[in-house]
Parts: sequence; C-alpha cells; structure tokens
Amino acid sequence: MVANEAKAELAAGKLAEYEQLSKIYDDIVKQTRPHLTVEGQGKILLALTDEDHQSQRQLATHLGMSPQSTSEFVAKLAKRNLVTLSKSTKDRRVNLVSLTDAGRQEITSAAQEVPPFLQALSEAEQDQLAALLTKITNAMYADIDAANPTLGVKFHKLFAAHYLKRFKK
Amino acid sequence: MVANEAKAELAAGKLAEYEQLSKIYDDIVKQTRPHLTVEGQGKILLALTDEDHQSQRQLATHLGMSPQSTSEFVAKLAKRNLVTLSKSTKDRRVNLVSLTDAGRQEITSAAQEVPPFLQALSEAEQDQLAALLTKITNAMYADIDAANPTLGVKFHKLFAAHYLKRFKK
DNA sequence: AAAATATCATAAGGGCCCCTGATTAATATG
DNA sequence: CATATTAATCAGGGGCCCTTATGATATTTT
Repeated sequence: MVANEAKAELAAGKLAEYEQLSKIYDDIVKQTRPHLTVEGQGKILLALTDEDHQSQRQLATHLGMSPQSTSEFVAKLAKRNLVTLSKSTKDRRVNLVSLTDAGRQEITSAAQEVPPFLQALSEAEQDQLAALLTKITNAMYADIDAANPTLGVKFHKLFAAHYLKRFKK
Repeated sequence: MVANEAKAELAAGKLAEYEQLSKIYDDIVKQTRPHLTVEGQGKILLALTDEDHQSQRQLATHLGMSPQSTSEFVAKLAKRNLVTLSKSTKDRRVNLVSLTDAGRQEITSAAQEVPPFLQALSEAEQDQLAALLTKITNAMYADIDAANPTLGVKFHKLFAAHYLKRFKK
C-alpha cells in the first residue's frame, strides 16, 4: 500500500469513527437536544425553513418522498406542535404546512448547538476543520449533483441557507 | 456573539452538515457497500472483531444490550452468513457466535473503504483532518468515559483496535 | 352535469433498532 | 432428586423511516 493511500484510509477511518462515536455521544453524554436530520420529520422541517407554508404536495415533490410519507411526518410534527395545518382558501383540498414558533425554535437551537467536544480545538483548529469540511462537502455536493441534480441541488440550497444564514448577514 | 463562538458554531455546523450529507451521499452516489455502525448488527460484528467466539450472553453484557436484542441481531447476521452459531461442548445451553470469512471480509472492507470525496483533499490536508478528528474523538471518549466508564472504554477499545489495526503492525 | 384529475388521509406492510415478559432447555445447587 | 439459576428463544410492543394500495373529498375538464 502506498503512503498516500494510507493517509486517505486513516482520514476515512477517523471520519467513520467520528460519525459512529457521535451517536454514542448523543445517547450517553448529552441530554436530549434538538437534532436535525435529513430524514423523515427533520427533512420536512428543513424544507419549511427554506420556504414556509408549503402544501404537502409541494413538500413531497421537493423532497423526493411519497405524499403518504409526507402526510405521516407532517402529522407527527403537528402532534409535536412544531407545525400547524391550515386548509388553503383557494383550494380546500390542500393543507398548508406552517412552522410554529416552537418549530422555528427547534431548528435554530439545533443549528446553534455547539457540542462540548469542539472546545478541544483551538480557534485556529476550528477554522482549519471548517475549511477542510467545506472542501469535503463541496466534493460531496458535486458528486450528488452529478448523480441526481434535482435532489442534490435542493439539499445544497437547504443546507447552505440553513447553516450559513447567520454568517451572511 | 464573540468571534470564537462564531468559529465554533461554523465548525459545528460543518460537522453536522457533513454527517447529514454523508447519508444522502451513501443513498444516492455510492453502490451499496458494507457499512459498519455501532448499532444493532454492526455492534455485534465490532464486538466479535474484538474477540471472536463469544456467547450471546457475553455479547449482551459487553455491549450493554438485552439478551433478546442480541439474539435477534445474531440471528439476522447468521441469515446473512456473516456469523455462525455453534453450541458449546462444555455448556450446551450457550451458542457461541463466530465470524465467518464473509463476516471478517465485511468488516475489513468497510474499514478500508475510502470515500471518493476524500480525494478532494491533498495528502497534507488528509493528515490535518485526521489529526483534528483525533483530537475531537479523544475529547468524546473522555466525555463518554466520564459518563459511563464501562461502555465508553469498551467502545474505545473496539474502535481503536478496529481502525488503527493496520497502522500498528 | 359527468368524468377525469389532484390532494390528502388511512391502512397495511416492510425494514431497522430496541425493549419487557414469558417459555424452553440445560446446568448448578441444596 | 427437586429447586433454583442461567442461556437462549418466542411473542409482543414501541419508535423511526418509507412504501404501495385504497378511498374520500375537492377541483378541473369536457
């Protein structure tokens, strides 16, 4: 095995280790805190952050999931009081999904959450890490876009809008 | 908000972005490839990597899960031909769980998998990333150990043994 | 007005991870 | 030998994500 392959493997292993470890970390160390995912209910919240008051149809097509799944997740979010449903006045078939204050709060607090272990890095190192990860995620976005433009572009926009919001203004 | 908080938040956001993005990446870009997790079946495989031929009882206590769950995951792994079950000769109640060649293969191939997006980094950057992640995971291990010594230590050993194996020899 | 279409909800199912409770089979203990 | 105790399994459940099939309601099209 050549040297640079070994470096890449080490980095890959560390990334995998971090990913898996963060699950244990969340389970054991931290109190239950809002945690956004790109699946299920989290996906819906993210999409609503991008654009509020969407119909379930819109959500389903934007997110590439079946309307039935969308319905299920929206119902769960409504039960958690993170979104509200309201019938459209123009078309009484459609159910507009809107974020509640609690829903917005859920998103922003998840975004502002800084896990304690990041304090192990100096400011300079945090900068380095962010820069490296940006390179990686950009490469991932490129690959995703190459494989499936619509979905990839959509998520790119969602994430960018979400995580970089406060740095733009 | 002070400057260093902003840096930490950016780094945290990038980490979260990477984590979520890697799910999409796996779904969309890559062919289904072996992927180890610290949950369910993956947990069992990892434990067997640490020490093969364990009884389900041992696995359950080592991994901190119920014997029933252990039984379920072992059965699934057996169905996938990644482990074999054999009754102990000394105590015919116990079912020794052993990795098959396919099981071992599953683990090593998952460990050697280098995702394409890592090629976006130079060798020096891969080194940097590995170093930063090592600091982070060490901090996580410390926190986990503080909260729950046995589990944390156990996983630490598992991961270390697993991901660093080839660099030790 | 009738037919086609669109939106949404419900039901059923499958996969994953996990649990508690009860049962069978084997071993250890009194 | 009778009675725990132990290993493992079965049964049932809960939560998550996600699917297809089906039906109800509302709107558009003809």
